[in-house]
Order: sequence, then structure tokens, then C-alpha cells
Amino acid sequence: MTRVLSCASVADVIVKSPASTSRGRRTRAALLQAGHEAFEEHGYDAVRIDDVCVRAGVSHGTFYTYFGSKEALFGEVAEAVVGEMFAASVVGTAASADPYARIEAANRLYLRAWAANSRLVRMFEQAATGDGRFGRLLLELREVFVRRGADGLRRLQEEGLADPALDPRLTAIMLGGMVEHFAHVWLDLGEQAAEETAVDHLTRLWARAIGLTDASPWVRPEEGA
Amino acid sequence: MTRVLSCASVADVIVKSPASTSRGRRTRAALLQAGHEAFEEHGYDAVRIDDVCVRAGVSHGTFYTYFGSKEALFGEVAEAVVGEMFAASVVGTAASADPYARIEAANRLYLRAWAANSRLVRMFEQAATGDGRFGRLLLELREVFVRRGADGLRRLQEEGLADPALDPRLTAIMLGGMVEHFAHVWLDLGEQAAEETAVDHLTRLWARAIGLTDASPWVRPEEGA
Amino acid sequence: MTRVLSCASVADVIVKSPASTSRGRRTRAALLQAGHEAFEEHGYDAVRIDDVCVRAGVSHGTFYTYFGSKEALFGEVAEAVVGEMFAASVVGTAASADPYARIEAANRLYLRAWAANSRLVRMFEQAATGDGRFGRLLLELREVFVRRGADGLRRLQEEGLADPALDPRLTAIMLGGMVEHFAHVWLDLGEQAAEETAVDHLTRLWARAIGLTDASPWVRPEEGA
Amino acid sequence: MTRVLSCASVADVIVKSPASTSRGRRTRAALLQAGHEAFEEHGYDAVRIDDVCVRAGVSHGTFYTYFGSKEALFGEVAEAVVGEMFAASVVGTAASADPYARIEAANRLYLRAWAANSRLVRMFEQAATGDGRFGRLLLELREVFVRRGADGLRRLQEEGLADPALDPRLTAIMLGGMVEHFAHVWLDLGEQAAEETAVDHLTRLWARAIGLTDASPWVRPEEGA
DNA sequence: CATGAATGAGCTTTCATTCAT
DNA sequence: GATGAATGAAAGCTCATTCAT
Repeated sequence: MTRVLSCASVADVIVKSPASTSRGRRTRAALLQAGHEAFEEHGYDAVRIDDVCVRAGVSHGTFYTYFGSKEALFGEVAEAVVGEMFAASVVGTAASADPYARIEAANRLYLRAWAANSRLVRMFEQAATGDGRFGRLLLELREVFVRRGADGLRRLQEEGLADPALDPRLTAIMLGGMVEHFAHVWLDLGEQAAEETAVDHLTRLWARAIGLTDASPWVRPEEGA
Repeated sequence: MTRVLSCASVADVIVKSPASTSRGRRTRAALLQAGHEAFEEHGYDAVRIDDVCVRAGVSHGTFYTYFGSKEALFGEVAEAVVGEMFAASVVGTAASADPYARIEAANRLYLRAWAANSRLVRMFEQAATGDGRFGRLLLELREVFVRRGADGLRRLQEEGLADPALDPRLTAIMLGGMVEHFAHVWLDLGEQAAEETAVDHLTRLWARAIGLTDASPWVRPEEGA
Repeated sequence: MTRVLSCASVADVIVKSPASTSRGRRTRAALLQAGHEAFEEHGYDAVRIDDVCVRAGVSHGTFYTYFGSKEALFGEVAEAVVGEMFAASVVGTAASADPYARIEAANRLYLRAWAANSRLVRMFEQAATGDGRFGRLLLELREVFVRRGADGLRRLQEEGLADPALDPRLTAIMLGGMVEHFAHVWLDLGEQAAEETAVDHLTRLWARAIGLTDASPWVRPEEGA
Repeated sequence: MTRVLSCASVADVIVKSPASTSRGRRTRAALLQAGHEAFEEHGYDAVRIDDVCVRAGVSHGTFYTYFGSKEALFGEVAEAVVGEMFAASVVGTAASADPYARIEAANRLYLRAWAANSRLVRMFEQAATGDGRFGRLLLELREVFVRRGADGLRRLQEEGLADPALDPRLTAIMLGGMVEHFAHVWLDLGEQAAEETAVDHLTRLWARAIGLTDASPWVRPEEGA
């Protein structure tokens, strides 16, 4: 599969220092890590450059050796996160031939991918910086998942396994949003639920929503009569 | 119906001025309105007191006659928005006896309620105030919708119209999240879709997801055979 | 005489505050005065915003109520100085009919005008800010004096009182520069000289340089023989 | 001829490295050259150590192997420039016996000497170093030219070729300033003029100003009558 | 000698908040 | 009530200088 995600908007950030020595690379990595944590904990706006520096154990002067601004740092953190999520979304696409099992596997991956980075990805909207760079990044990222969902649905429709009346893109946005949103509520806002239960519900709802008949182990009593 | 929403976190805001005169009431209203717009357009952190004052046509000194801080202003704006959304969620609950039509009506209301305030409500999570007051407010607000959804599902389950295996709360969170999230993508991020199509899809997905049999106008070809 | 000096380059500075109240006007004036003195004493680059504020007796926050930056402040100081010098150059142009006396009067004015503002005007070249705004301002200012000098010489040439072979503009630049430069050496660098002696020498040199015959009270001994 | 210029203020600069190896000498020279160019182009304050290092192709750490500070570097650049100008002023003092030709030759040298270094020399006044070291350096440099001019004038006066009423020092300052100032206007500020025309005018003005009779090829018409 | 990472003093600028008028 | 001048804490960022490698 070709790289759908261009990331051009982030990649063009001027990298201030190539961090040629190993010590430099370590410092740079420490700042990235510290930034990742700080953003995650306090949100884009609340993070001060100094917070990141203290956490990384360097002076604020050093920060500017590696990054030109908070935005530049966030850009790199974002790029890493997006790359990670993209990678996560690809893994194991192969999987089973059973549509329901495929959806379940996809949902589990989906949930875990968002779970790991939900806070930061949500922050993309907050970190919107005039030019909307991060907003666009988020759109690109979502697009990856939306396309995957839409493609899957289309295939099922062609196979006669899903309701052909559903608009693939719209449906993918809605059901994908269900998973993304649940990941947020579950992990960021502390809604209690076991992963198994969550994946089970998400999958059942998703499968039945698109009309995947086998997805309905439940038969109305009177129907069974 | 009792007020589910306690809003304790908002109610304890010190109201600096009762705005006893009519001139005072007008100024106060202008500031609230200006704050609402400014927050919506630029986000909590990006809004400066001065922006609000300029928009309201008053000097920045006057601001403090009515509100003790930016947070206090946001608190009142938030309270108003939450009240509005709460009201919106109540309207027309009566409605039809047909479960599918009830879900459709609820989704339309749900979508419109979030559509009107999506940006601001999302900001609740972003408005870091140390004590997480607004985060809690958002939880309370979502709880209203979650409960409504869970109650509805439970009723359908009791009537044998929905899959009894589904956890009502978890399901309501997931499907409610689908609508809330779509409202955001649709209105804040500019995904193109007609309201009718959106409501139709949301309703179909929701109804079928919970196993509402009548919700499936689609029957697999081979099944029909 | 029409205003030769456009000053467009300075006038387009955005004035941050109209200083509507009398207190505001006083503060603004104090900052301008303090800036004038500070620039004069320490040079453009060496002056810190805080130096100006301390001298004016206001906090540095207040500075930004009236001026957007050090450059903006310097712009206004410069504008005032240029206006003053321009005014000084105009006064008493009328004067005597005797060419020598006219040159003497002009030189005295010239010397005094530069004496009062020499340091600051020289600073225009130092304060060059990328766009060369102040550099241009200095050129405009010098042009006023150059034109005056060139016009005067041309008139004398037409009357047959000055060497017609001299290029008026070039000559005016050179002789004007002599006065300007001497003002600098005399007042900024502390070269000792009485004003009378200085004016007398400058005038004698100037007059004789352009060939004004009457300017030569000195006759070579052997010529007199 | 004895060294008039003491340069005590510069000589006391601590030379951090004698640059004993040939590699060291090359690096040192590169930094000096780079500093010269950088100061000339951007001015003392605007030049950062890093600019100089980049231009010289060395790391900024290396800078401190050879120079203790920006001021120290400027000191050496200044010393070199002053030495150069001093040398230039000496060359060809021999020359013709004709006073007018001697003045012309001196002016040409003078103009060229200033032309080559005008920017840097002007910077001496701008390079505020607390102790005014460079200001003094400039005074010393000017003194060389002033003395030469004053001596020349005195000789002419003794020979009865120049107005004995003129104060030699004051006159030398004024006429020397005329040349120095013109060099600045001509080369730094871009006033258009051919060197020949410039030298011709400067010489004619200078010669006639001091009353050198032969300098006046121009005779008033009516006098000729 | 050369390197470049690290440091931190020092400056600019913003903006919520106070208060005299 | 309304005004807007004044304040200063809190950031952001720069750059001369040091020092371990």
C-alpha cells in the first residue's frame, strides 16, 4: 500500500540541528520525549518551553539548539505520533477471511492505536497555528482510517454482505468516529470498561450497523417463534 | 424532569455584579455574547480579555465590573451553552411511538444540539483551569445524553426490540459518541454532507446496531430467496 | 517654500496610542524625552527599552502602551529632530544682501542646527533597520541642506560672483559636509574652539573656496608689491 | 618617520594565542578577514560571533582560541585598518614641488584611504565599549591626518603662499573633514560622482580656501576687464 | 587545535489585573 | 458605572562564553 499520508505540512519544518554527535542525539531525543509527555499531560497551550527543558534536564538555551519554537517541537512530536499510528493501522490487515473477525481485529487495532495517542492527536486541533498546519495533519490522519473503513465496507457491499444503500465514506466516518471517540472517553476521560467488552461491543455495533447478517447472533424472540 | 446537571462547578463562580441597572445588564450581556463568539472563533487560550472588550465595545476596565477573570467569563458562557444543549435535548422527547422514528427524531435533535455548540463544548476539555472544572462540566453534559440513550435502549430491550446482550451504558456512549463526533467532523472540520443524508445514516446505523429489527429495510438477496 | 522633506518613511509608523487623556500625553512625552536623551548618550544599539522606562519613571509595560518597539520610539524621536533641524535651516534665510554675510549667517545656522542634534542624526545610520528607513531619512535631511547650498551657489555663479566651473551640487555636498563634519568633531568629539572662530573659519574657507572674490581680504605680499 | 599613532588602547588587548603553528596562523587570519567583512557589512552590534565563524569556516568554539571576545576581534581589525590607513597616508608624500599638485595628490590619497575603510572607521564611534577605547582610536587616527594637513598649511603660510590668518589646526580639521565626509557620502551613501571630478573639486576648493593664489584659474569677468 | 553541546544572563514582549479619575 | 493608564509577572528567544570530548 502506498503512503496515503503525505505529512508534507509537517515535514517541511526546518530542522535546526542535525545533532551530529551522539550526545546531541541523546539530548534531542530527551527533548522530544519530554515534549511528548508534557503535551500529553497539560495540553499544547499550557506547556511552557521551560517545562519541557526541566523535564529533559537541559537549560532552555539548549532547547533552541534543537528546535526553533514550541510549534517546531510539537511538529516533530506530531510527526512521530502520526507515523506510529499509521504503522499501527497497517499491521495485521491481512487477518482472517471471516468478515466479522476482520472487523473485530480492525476495531481492536483501531482502538489501541487511538488509545495510545488519543490525547496528542486531539491536541492537533488545539495546536492550530494560524496556518492550520496541524489541523490539516489531523485530517490527513483521519483520512487514512476513513479510507480503510470505506474500502472495507465497499468490498462487503460488493460481496452482498453489507447494505448497499449505505454511503461508504459517510458510514466509515461515522463508525470510525464511534471508535475514535470511544477511545477518548475510555482512556482520556476515565470511563470504566474492559478492553474485551469494549472491542466486543464496538464490533457488534459496527457489524450489525452495516447489515452484516452473521453479525447478529441475536434473534428476536417472536421471530424465533 | 429533574435537573440532572448539577453544574456545581459552575454555580460557585462569584458573580461580581448583579447588574442592577438596565445599562449594566446590557453591558453584561454584550460581554457574554462577545465572549461566546470570541471563544468559538479562536479557542480559550487564544482569546484575550481585550478581544472580548473590543468586540463588546467596552473598555477593558469595565470587564472586571462584571467578571472576575477570563475563567469566570468562560464559566458563564459554558453554563449558558450547557443549559441550551440540555434544553435542546429535552424538546420533543414526546414524539412518535415508533421506535425507529423516535431514534431518528432523537438523532436529529442530538446532531443539531451538538452542531450549534460543538466548538465551544470541545473547548471544555481544552480550557485547562488547573482544577479541571470544565472537564467535569463536559462529563456532566455528556452524562445527560448518555443516560437518555441508555434509558431508551433499556426500554427497547425490555420491550424485546433490542439486543438484550448489549450493555446499555456502554452502547449509549458509543453510539452517542458516533453522533457527537460526526457533528464535529461535519461542522467544524467541513466534511460535506446534507443533513438529511447524515440523519438518515446515523439513524440507520444506530437502529440496526442495537438490533432494532424493523430498522433493517435491507435483506440479503440470498436470504430473500 | 514647500516641504522638500517627505518623511513618509517615518510618518507611516503606526501610532499605538493616541494618548487621549492629559496624563497619557504626559507619559508619552516623558518617554519621548527619555528616549531622546538615552539615544543621544548611549547610541541606538546600546539603549535598552528599560533604560528609557527608568528614565521616564514608568514600568516597561507602559512603554508598549505608546510605542510598539524601540524602532518605533526612535522613529518618533527622529521625526521630531528632523522637523527641528528643518525649521532651524529655514529661519532667517532672508538676511543680508552681502553674499559673504549671507554665507556667514547660513554657516552659523548650519553649525548650530547640527550642533544641537549631531549625535542623533548620526545615529540614523546606525539605526538602519533592514529596510534602511532611517538611512533614507538621513538622505532626505541632507538633501535639504545640499539643495539650499547648491541653489545659493548657482545664484552666485549667475551673478558672476562665484566660479562657474564648479558643479553646484557636488560643491554643496563637499562644503556642507565640511560644516556638518566639523560640528561633529567640535561638539561630539570635544575639539576645542570658540564658536566665533569656528564660524569665521568656516565662512572664510567656504567663501574663498567658491571664488567669492570679496571673501579674500588677504593678498599675497608679493602681489601687493 | 616615527609612529605618531600610539595605539596604546589597542595594543593592550590580550592576545590569547600567538598562533604558533601554520594551521593556527591560517585560522587566525581567516577569522580576522571574516570579522573585517562582517563588521563592514552589518555594523559592530549586528555582527554575532557566529556570523564571523561561519564566514571563516570554523566552529564558534575555535573563535575563543584566538580572540577573547568580539571586542578583542574588533580591536585587531581596527588596528589593521588604522595601520593600513596610516601607511596609505604616508605613501608618496614626496611628490611634486608645486603646492597645488601636492594638495591634489594628497587629496587623492586621502580620498582613497577613507574610501577603502570608511565604513569600518565610522564604526569606531559606534562600537560603544564602555571605556570608549575605539572612540579614542579614531581620534588618534584623525590626528594623523589633521597634523599632516596642519603642517602642510603652516609651511605654505611660511612660504607666503597661504593666508597666514588661518589657524592651521582648525583649518586642517575643517578641510580634512570635508574630504573624509565626502568619502563617506560618496562611497557609503552612494552619491554619484567620478573620482576625477571629485578629486578635482576637492582640490580646487581646498586650495582656494586657504588662499593659494595659483589655485584660482578663475578670474571674475569684470576684473579681467 | 578543533569541535559543537550546554549554559544562563539579559533582553523583548504580552496581557491579566488594578485603580485613580 | 465606565474609562484607560499603569503595572509587573511570566513567557519567549538570543547569543556570548565555557568546556568536555
